[in-house]
Amino acid sequence: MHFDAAREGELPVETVALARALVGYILVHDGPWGRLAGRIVETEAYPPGDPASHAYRGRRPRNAAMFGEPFHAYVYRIYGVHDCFNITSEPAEVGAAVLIRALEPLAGLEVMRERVGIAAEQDLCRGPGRLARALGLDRTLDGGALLLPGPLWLARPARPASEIGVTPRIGITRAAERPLRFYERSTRSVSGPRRLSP
DNA sequence: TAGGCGATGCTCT
DNA sequence: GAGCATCGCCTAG
Repeated sequence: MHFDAAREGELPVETVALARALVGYILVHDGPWGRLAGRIVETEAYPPGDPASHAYRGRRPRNAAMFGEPFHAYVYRIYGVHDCFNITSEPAEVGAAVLIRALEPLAGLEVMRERVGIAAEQDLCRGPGRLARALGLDRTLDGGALLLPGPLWLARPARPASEIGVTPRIGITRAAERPLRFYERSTRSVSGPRRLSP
């Protein structure tokens, strides 16, 4: 399966704009298992100054990637069990990122099924923890560039995103009401309680 | 179908 | 020692 690599300059650096723009883009992970890829259908913005953001209390070893260059990976472990994948935003030294919450699987579905242990295609990459497991995204990828040649990279949308919905973010307690979650309305591959699709 | 809850390992207070 | 940007299993209805 062929994908066109995204290039520097075609995506906005500002966090909320980036979260919206990323819907439709394709995340590709190449490795010994072959090519795994999925179309981004759900994101959440964690902009500068956001009390729900890991960067809110300043730079730490764990969140250092958030303060690095934009368009790099930020991977962290949550609840001791799941890894979550983010794309950094804003210029260097500004701590911010976009959480990728769901993908529509495009390539390597058999490998994903093996890893996740689920058969239903629309469930393979639904939810941030499952998505990371399906694509094999772990903390060894933390800080890696996504717009340069490498194992993990972003590709241009094969087709533009259809109508994009906006809701509050899922599973947080601080600043929980801010409308910073973006998702493609037409897909079944989005996460959240009852898919949270008003 | 919807809601409750335990697992599990950090990080930060 | 608490809390967490989650998931999957269990139960009730």
